[in-house]
Amino acid sequence: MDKLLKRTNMCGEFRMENIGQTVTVNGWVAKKRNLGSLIFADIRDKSGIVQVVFGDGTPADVLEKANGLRSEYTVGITGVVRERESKNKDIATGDIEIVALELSVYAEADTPPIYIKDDDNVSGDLRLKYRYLDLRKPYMQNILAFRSKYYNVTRNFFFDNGFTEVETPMLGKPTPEGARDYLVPSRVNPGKFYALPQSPQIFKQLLMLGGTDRYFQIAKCLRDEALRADRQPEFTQLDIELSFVDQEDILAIQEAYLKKLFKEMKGIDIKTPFRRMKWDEAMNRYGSDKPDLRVGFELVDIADAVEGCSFQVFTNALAEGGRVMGINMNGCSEKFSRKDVDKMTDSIKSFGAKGLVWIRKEENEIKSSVGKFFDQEGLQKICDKFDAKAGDLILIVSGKKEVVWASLGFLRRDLAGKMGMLDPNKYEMLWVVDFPMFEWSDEENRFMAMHHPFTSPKKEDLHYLETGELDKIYADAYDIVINGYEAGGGSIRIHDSNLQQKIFEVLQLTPEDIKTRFGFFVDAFKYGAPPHGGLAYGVDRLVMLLLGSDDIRDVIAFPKNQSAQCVMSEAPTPVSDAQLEELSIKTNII
RNA sequence: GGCCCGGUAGUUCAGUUGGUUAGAAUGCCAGCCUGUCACGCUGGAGGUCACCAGUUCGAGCCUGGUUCGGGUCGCCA
Repeated sequence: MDKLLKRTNMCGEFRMENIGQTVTVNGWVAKKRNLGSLIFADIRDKSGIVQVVFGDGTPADVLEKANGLRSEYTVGITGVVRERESKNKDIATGDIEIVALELSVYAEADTPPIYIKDDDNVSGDLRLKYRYLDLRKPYMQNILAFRSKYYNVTRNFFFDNGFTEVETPMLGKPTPEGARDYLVPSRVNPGKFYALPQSPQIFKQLLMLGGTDRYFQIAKCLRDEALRADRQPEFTQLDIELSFVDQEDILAIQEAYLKKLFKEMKGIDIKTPFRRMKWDEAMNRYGSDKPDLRVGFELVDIADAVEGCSFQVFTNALAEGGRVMGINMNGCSEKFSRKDVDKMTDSIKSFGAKGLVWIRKEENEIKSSVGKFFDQEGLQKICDKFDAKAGDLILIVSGKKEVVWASLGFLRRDLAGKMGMLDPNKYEMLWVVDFPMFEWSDEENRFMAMHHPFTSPKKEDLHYLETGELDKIYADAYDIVINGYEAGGGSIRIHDSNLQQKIFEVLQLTPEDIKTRFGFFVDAFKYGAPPHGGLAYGVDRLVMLLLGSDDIRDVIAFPKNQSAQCVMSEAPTPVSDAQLEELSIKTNII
């Protein structure tokens, strides 16, 4: 190997004031342009790119050596900074170049299997397989630096506000219910298993019982669930818990945190306090518990306008306790063709919708897919519900309320996105509050905790516990929603063991269940529990949001693919029989 | 687990109604070139058309299955 030339500057930091200096850079050959006896090479490190010129002052042997440079060779170059004859406005260092005097080649490189530039247009699979090459892109290095800064801003904020950062265990107790655990066999306890944490929930509450008062942690969480574009099997939470507080205290400090975060990360001033909306209102107006408030297109219930109509799909839906609701895509009639509407119909079928009714309001006529069932007067009555004007397109879905909400909630945001109405530089913050405490599970044939069973029901709803009207009970639970993303969520916790006992009972947990699963936790509340509550942010999603990315893999250095595999290392893999035997495990894979 | 989309050169893609030797761009290699910055010019190499089976005189193209990748619904207390 050639000798190491000690770096004096990072590639991306050269400016006019460096002219005349003798400098040394280290990095990768990003590009070589050979003009014969004059060679240009772009040298890249994590800070950016600088142009090095060989020739016109470069010793002959160095020029000869530069001729052998290829993409992604690692090199050290010493030379003199000078002003360029013709400047390149596209790069930060475009005013200058380095005239090479000395060249060390540290390592040669095969032709890389992916292009190493930001607009590479390479499939995600290859990028993950050669992640170490992918990470060389300035774009990726910027993301790593951005995320690092996020951690720094976050730690500073919470430390300054009296929070203690505490690490909770990675090896915990398996939880039979809910999301699937990653299990870890214990060699020294044959036949027994730990679970990797899905969240530090139990431990952070125990920290409150332990007197920590204000805790935060940037915690790795793991769930063996199906993946999505915004979901990874291992992800990071910013986990927060406070004692002797109510919901107002928690929301206030989170608003202060997010305000500081957006200011320092984006230079954006966001207004506090944030808007608030009850869960019921969010569902009825936007069809979603995480509405994107950058656009309107609110849902409108048109039951009274179609009552008794001859279109049986509507009347049946109402008779079965469902909804007939729609959205008015104001002025969009011409933007969406009949074919577009057909595509919309297909897209909402995945939510269980049977169909989509459209109404186009024109100057002198109202057209509709259900024109056979309504005269102009009837259609006008529906249009009035939407304050429809000429050029408006109304989309109506009927059926079970969950289906109607999901379908219209999807359409309003999807169509707004297609029309370019979702400004990525605009941030609409929203607290969704007063979530239902329970939701019915058809699968389990019982009520389940919507958030988790340690969430505090609203005081004024407690009497419904006695009457068994569980669907009328709301909780002191809240989500922070930013541009239609659930950035975080939390709740006030139950700190009264009698109430906790009652909640377990209505969730139909037997005393044995409670004891084996939460025994130590329930016991802890016997010894003086502070009122407490908290919140957890999805750090990966939050960083995505701040960056304007829509792929969670962008913000994780070494992500898994959709099958939860690492395509680089090929994890997970089978293990040897000897290893299994040592762990007292048998598999039944054939 | 369901549904949808995709797999062709190192990479990104095109490939007509099933018909001769599967193309383009870029990258790579070689030669020429002193102001390039998507350098240019000339030439060259590079293919198990994901895999298996079927239909056919003939399959990159049609059919069935498998597999891999992506998106999505269920799921994610």
